[in-house]
Amino acid sequence: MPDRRPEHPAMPELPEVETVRAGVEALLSGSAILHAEPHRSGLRQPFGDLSALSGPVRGVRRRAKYLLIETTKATLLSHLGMTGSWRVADSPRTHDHLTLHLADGRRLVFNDPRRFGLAALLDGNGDHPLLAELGPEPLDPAWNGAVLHRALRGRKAAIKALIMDQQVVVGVGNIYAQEALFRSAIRPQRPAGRLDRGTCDRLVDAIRNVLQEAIAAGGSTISDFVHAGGGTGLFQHRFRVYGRGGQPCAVCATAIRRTTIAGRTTCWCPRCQR
DNA sequence: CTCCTATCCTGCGAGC
DNA sequence: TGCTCGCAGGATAGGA
Repeated sequence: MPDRRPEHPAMPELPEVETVRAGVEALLSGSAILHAEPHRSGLRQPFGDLSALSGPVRGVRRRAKYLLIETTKATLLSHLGMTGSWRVADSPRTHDHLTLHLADGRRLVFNDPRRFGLAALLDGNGDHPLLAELGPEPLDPAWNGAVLHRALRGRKAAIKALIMDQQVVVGVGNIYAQEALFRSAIRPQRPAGRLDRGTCDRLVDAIRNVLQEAIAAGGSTISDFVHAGGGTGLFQHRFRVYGRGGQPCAVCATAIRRTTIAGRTTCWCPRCQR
C-alpha cells in the first residue's frame, strides 16, 4: 500500500526555521518588547524567569533549529518543536503558551499544540546548555566533506541517523536527511564510518543543495503567521523519497522502499541508492 | 562511549 | 456517525 504524502509535513528543519526567522524578524523590526507573559510554566522544559526580556529588538537570529530573539536586555531562545508557530495575536487560541507584548500594542504569540517546543532566556554570557553541544552549521563553508568524514570515523550507526545527529551537523531532520541521501545516491542504512571521503563530499553537497533550495522555496511572503510546517512553500512537491514509500522512483521507476532507522520512518530507492 | 528505544504531546486519518 | 488505534517526530533520558 503506497504511502500517502502527508498533507501538512509540519517538520521544522533548518529551512523552515530560517523561513520563520525571517518572518519573525520582519514582524519585530523596529519594535520593542515591553514584557513576556507566559501562559503556563513551560513546554519541553520550564520557561524560567523571562522578566528580563524587554527593550528594543536588536535582531532575530537562528542557530541550528533554534530561534534567538535578541533585545537590548536579553535574548529569548525558542524551538518550534514539531508544531510551534509565532503569530501576531488576533484572538486567543488553544495552545497559546507565551505572549510577547510589544511597545506598539501588538502581541506576538507562541502557539504549540504538541508542546515539543521550548522557550527560555540565554544566560548573562549569552550561553545556554542547549547550544553548547551543537555541531557545525551545514551552510557554513567551513563544514565540508573532510570535516564530515572525520566526524564519522569509527561510527557504526546508519549514516542517516548520524546526519540527523545535531552534534555531527545541525539542522537536518527526517525529511532532508532522506532527500539528501537520495540525491547523493547513498543507502540510508550504510554504516557511517565506512563512507569514503568522496562519498562524504557528495553528501555534504547534497545536504547543502537541498537545504538551500528549500529555503529559496520558503518564499518571501511576510505573514502575521509564521509557522513550523506546511512544507516551506512549494518545496514539498519536490520530495523524491520522503513520504513516498511504495511509489515509483522519479528517476528509475523502481518502487521506493520504506523501513525504520533509529526509530524514524525512512524511505529510499533500492536501485538509485547504494 | 556508542547505539537504540521509549517518552513527551496532540491531531488526524484509517478502519471498524 | 462515532469510536479506537496507530502514526507523525525533535530532543532527551535511560538501558543494553
